Amino acid sequence: MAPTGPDRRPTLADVAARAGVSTALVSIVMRDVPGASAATRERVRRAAEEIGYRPDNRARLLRSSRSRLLGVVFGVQHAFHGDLVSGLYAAAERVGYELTLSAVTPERDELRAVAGLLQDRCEALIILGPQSGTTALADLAARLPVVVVARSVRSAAVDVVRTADDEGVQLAVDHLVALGHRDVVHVDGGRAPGAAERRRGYRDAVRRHCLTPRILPGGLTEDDGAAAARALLAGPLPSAVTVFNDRCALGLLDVLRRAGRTVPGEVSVTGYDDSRIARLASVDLTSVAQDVEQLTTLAVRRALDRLDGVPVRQREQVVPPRLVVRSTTAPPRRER
Amino acid sequence: MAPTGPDRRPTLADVAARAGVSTALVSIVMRDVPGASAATRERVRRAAEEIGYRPDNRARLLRSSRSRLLGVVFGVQHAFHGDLVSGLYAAAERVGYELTLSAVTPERDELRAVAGLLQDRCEALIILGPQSGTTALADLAARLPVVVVARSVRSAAVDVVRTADDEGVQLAVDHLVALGHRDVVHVDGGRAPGAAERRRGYRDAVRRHCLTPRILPGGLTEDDGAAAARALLAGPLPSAVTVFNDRCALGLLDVLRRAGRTVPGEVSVTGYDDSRIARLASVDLTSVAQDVEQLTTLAVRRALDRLDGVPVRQREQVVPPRLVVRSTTAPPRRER
DNA sequence: CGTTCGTCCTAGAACGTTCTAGGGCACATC
DNA sequence: GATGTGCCCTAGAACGTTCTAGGACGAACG
Repeated sequence: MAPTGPDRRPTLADVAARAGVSTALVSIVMRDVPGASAATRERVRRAAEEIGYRPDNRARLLRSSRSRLLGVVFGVQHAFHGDLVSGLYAAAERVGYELTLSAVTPERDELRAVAGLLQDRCEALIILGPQSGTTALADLAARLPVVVVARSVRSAAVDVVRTADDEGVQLAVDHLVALGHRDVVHVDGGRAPGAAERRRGYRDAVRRHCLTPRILPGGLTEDDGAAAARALLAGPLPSAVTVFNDRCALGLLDVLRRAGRTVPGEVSVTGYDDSRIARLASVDLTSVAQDVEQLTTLAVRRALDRLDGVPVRQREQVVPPRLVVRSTTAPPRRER
Repeated sequence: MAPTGPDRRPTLADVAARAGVSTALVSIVMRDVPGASAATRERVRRAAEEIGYRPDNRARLLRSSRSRLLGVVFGVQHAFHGDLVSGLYAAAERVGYELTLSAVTPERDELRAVAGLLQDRCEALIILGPQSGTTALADLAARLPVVVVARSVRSAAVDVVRTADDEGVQLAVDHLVALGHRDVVHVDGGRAPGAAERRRGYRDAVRRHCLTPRILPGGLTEDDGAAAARALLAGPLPSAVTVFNDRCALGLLDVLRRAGRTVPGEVSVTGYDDSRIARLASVDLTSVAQDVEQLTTLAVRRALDRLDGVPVRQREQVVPPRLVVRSTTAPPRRER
């Protein structure tokens, strides 16, 4: 048993004592910066290994003015946020940054999540599809750089990285029209992030093709989609539907099929997000893919640019979406 | 612009200077511990408020020996992990602890996730459904208390909090048999955490009812379920199927219905997890619910008990599951 | 009047790192 | 032989907290 305590975590000083050098030198070796001979480096490494030394992030961050730490706020429910978090980890690692996560849960709101991160010395915040109002985000941005992902924010203070959601739905509509559809309905996402853009994209595309827009209330869950499907079944069926997101599309598909309607036979359906569920062989939903790789890379880069004081040209970076055609869309039936 | 820098984050010293007291006193006020008069308390609070002071977690944790921090490793893809994380936040808060999250992603394995947490001075680790081997977990447990949730581990070193997965499937089988089913097939989860227990529960229950067990390979994704369904369709359909989890059940349901088989008309189906998707009106899947509240509460409590050196009676805590009957199970058709 | 005891407060030392200055020392250069 | 000039290395001061010892002051007690 060590004289200082039963299971005290080993420190730089312990390693230094064992290797017979100063703590500063150990620090140099551990950080892999120049200033130590190969022989000593080896010796220090071995000593550290032997006593199971792990650098203490807290102390490290406390000392160095830059923490190289990015705070990420994400929704624990959102499957798409999971994808984004994955991408962010990779992007952050590439530039030598770490991530601290803070989850938004049904009981833990965004404010709490952000407050947690603020105490952790993050240099910047990346917030995924925030629900907070513009003013709250702007206030936050006065403290530290804030990058919002997958939602647009009307504030000069925060940076935004998002998909061109209007284009996404336009792609879907164009695809459907090219297949021969003339009667395309949109199921809306209400006040969800991105819903307004997608709605606009739908309207523009439909008008461009000289068709009449028709928008049904929807939402972001399967239940919302199911409700929309029931509304749809009440009248004459359109030949195609663009749905706010995949989950909603899934609910809609399910109700349509249970009502005996075939997809894509009687109705073509498109989703949005290209989520794992859309890719499943059994679902195989035509969907609009967001470029996670690019969204996350841009978000991290923008945060760093702000930190480095690089002049930023455009506050909002918009990434083009991509249509992934699968088996829920086909030419309309030759009838009527 | 302040003399010390353009946007330095305010510290205890800044608050102290403004309120005309010592830093120690400010610390006392901020922590809400006795040792300051009401008047000064008020004055310090106001000063802190005015300059927008936020305590620095890093420094705070560095100084105090106990960090009151629990590390949580979770899978960013797993919907159920999301539920558990929510519960953990709540449970930790109740006992005055904070959580630091570390995600496992396709590119970031468990080892990396754990390493990140170890540097963060967590007092204990809570690992959700780990894929790591027993020895790796045991090694880890030599460093600090490790609580594994939702998977059983054959090691005396780590604590386990899990659902009685065998009982869960037994509940499902009993329910089906009570409805009149005599031909119940199980779709397996392979090597996924919990799969072995569920398989065993199925076998036991079926034998108890003097029926013949039949187990089909499955997995944890919708695609696995779809494959199992196709295998099922190749021969005479059983009257009921218990599936490893909800996602797999979903894939199975989809393929069955597309093949024109009605559920629960021709086949009854049960899932496992009672995930959000199972609860959807359009899916409405009979499923086995895990008691998230209790799982997370027990996990946090156990971590704390270990830290406090409370003698622990049973290393493994098993929480009973609950069957949620919905519309995918019904009596078998009166034919044959 | 001297002691004892609270209450409120402060000085200064931790905590485990990194960073800034600089100290030796060998080797090359004048 | 003096002077640079590298390269290794170290002492000691940060970083922003919390914690340990008290100090000052008034009130209560002998």
